[in-house]
Amino acid sequence: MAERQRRRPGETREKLMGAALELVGKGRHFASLGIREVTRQAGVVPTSFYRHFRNMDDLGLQLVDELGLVLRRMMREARANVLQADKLIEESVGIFTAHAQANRSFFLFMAQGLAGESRAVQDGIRGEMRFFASELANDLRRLRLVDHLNDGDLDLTCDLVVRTVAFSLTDLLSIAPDDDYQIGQVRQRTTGFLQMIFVGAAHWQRPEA
Amino acid sequence: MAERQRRRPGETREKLMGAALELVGKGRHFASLGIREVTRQAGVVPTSFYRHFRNMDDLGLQLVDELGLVLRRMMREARANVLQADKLIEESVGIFTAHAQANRSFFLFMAQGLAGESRAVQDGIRGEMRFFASELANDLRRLRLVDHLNDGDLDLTCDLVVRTVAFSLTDLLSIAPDDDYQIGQVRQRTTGFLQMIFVGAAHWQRPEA
DNA sequence: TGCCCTTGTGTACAACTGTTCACTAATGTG
DNA sequence: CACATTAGTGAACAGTTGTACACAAGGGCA
Repeated sequence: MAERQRRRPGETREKLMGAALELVGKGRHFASLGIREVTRQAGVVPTSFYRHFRNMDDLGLQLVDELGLVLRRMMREARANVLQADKLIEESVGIFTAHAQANRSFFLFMAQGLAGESRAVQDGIRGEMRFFASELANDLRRLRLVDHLNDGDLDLTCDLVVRTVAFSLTDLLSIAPDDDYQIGQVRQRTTGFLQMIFVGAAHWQRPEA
Repeated sequence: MAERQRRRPGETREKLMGAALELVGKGRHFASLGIREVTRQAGVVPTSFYRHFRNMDDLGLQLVDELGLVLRRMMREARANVLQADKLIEESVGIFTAHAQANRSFFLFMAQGLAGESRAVQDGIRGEMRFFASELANDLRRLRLVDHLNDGDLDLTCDLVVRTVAFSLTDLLSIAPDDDYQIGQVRQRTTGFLQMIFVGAAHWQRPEA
């Protein structure tokens, strides 16, 4: 029998999730991945898969959890670096695109999952987006930038912002990772979208009943 | 040998495309469909597939073409029914949700394809969205609703509108087709998004150089 | 020390996959 | 009418798939 590999606990699990992400990063769609394919990529025997996941959907769900961590890191960095309201949008978009580049596979997985075939993964990603939007709402309140909006309208605004950014993801991920010119284009366009949304929010008045 | 089925020309081709759509409509992801699976669903022998398509990507591309027709029908109806600028947004969103319901599988396919695994399909759908946005820009110009926007800013606005509506698609398609309450919610929220965007566009002024 | 539990391995199997091939029925063209 | 083209069929292939099973190595705990 081949030498059993010494592994620290949980290593194979990480390898399997990483392998799935790698395949996604190579252009494959998560829904089309198979157990054997993933274990092969991870350098592990197919049976090992079942020690950690019940099926591919299960693995997808656990990836969503990790995705949550990535998003939280991103938010923390944004909060630390975006101090004055002045260049708020530009800087936020910059941080976002930087993270999207650095964690390309993760964000690819997220973009795929939004219309994916596992309902659970879909809901998980939607949940992450909701959380993101509510955090954004908190920040805007704290910066006193939206005092004229009631909670419902602020929620609407933040939801729209998050959706717009998420959609930009599909633009960003469909271009080569090193095509700086096009990345700049996407960043600029996304900034324009957000500016327009915030202009709308600034002039928003509750539609009379 | 089994009785050869009499078919009108192109019928099998349509059946295969329809079968793929049916499977997508049942919750499967297009990227995970196989040739045998599709032919089985279509009630056709696997070899027949190759008479009409080179592979699944090819079938996907041809579906994108048909998707274009669906979108154009929708635009025509919108143009015919949305006459005064008054309830423009509400009515347009209504028409959109109605078409999304009526052609559920088609729009599911579209939502999946945006982050799908075939680059060609992805580009095709993107192209349809661009076309849609440019038509929208024409209409807004014709209705003289955006005289203060230059072409670039109008394009930005329309792009944002189309993206927002496309994203709403994923909301719409993730709820049961007969859940009228939730459909109403999505429609209302989408209307809110668009109103906010148009408020932004109305108060937009060219960012000084 | 002995024992259980978790994790990784190898083998096995039936089912399914994409694709090729040779054959045949119908259709259109001269 | 003859003939070329198109479109559907069935059998066959080698390779891959998900999953089950029995077994073994190592770690933690009494």
